[in-house]
Amino acid sequence: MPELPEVETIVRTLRPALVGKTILSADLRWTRTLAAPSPAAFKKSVEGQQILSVSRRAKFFNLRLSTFNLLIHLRMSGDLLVKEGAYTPEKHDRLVLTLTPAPLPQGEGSGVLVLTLTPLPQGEGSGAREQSLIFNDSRKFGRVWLTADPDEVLGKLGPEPLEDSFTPQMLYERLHVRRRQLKPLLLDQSFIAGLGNIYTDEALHMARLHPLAGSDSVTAEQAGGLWRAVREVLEAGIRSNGTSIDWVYRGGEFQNHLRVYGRDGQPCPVCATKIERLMFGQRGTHFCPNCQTLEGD
DNA sequence: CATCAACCCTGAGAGC
DNA sequence: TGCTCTCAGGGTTGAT
Repeated sequence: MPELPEVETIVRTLRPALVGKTILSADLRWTRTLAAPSPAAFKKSVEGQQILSVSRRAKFFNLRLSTFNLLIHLRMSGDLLVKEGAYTPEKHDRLVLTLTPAPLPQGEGSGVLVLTLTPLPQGEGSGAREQSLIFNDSRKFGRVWLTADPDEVLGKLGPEPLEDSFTPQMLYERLHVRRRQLKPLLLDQSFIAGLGNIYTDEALHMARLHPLAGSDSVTAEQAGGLWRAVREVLEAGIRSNGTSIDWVYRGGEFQNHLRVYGRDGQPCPVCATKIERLMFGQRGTHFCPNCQTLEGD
């Protein structure tokens, strides 16, 4: 499911449920889900950590903890969800973090004494309601990192396209530093961070640029159009809570606004020419052969 | 550098 | 119903 708008949607949904909670225990149900550190070190380090903030960098979740950062990438089929009550295993659950509603009393190891004056929320029975943060991932491509230095994982990412620091001039210059085809270049997370197959095809159509055009052939004016298209497509995707195309991700509705992705054989919304689809690099690419020409108009 | 194939995995849908 | 084949919102690695 994961492109920038889908990850952003999940971050906004989970943030209020997670911030302030403390991780009581970790259940790693598929070892290779954990990229680093070792399972034993992970369990030891993550237990007792409080979740201070929940944010996004490109397609990564970043949970800032008391002394570590928990980074999560959903890759192709991952999902993150919070469930109330006692955990019951579901198919494809790979990592389960049990959460407490408040910091653990007497922080062991940290030497921090926590005094809780507010009573715990009323739950069923004696204690507060238990919660679990669940990473579910059928294809097992998703990865989790626990690190003191998030730059070890995020350091090579390119600019964040929705931030003010990402400008048309920056895009133009970066396009001309390298000589590559536009489609694979936009998918390269060290060039721009957050675009995936859907939003790249949509942005190129909006900017009227051919997916195979050389990056160094793009004029300053075209780069400005691409800059605008990237931001418009990502912002529209976020407003729609992402794109729901198959069983992997549900809840978004941007699939109803797609111009080219998955629409091969159907008319281009601009000129009614049939949308074409071609494969390269194992990725389907959708474009309008009339609107998006290689030589410019 | 740029390009490409192989690989990591499971499941859905099409065609037979 | 069941088999085979292709494809999937991603990214890394190693060869050329």
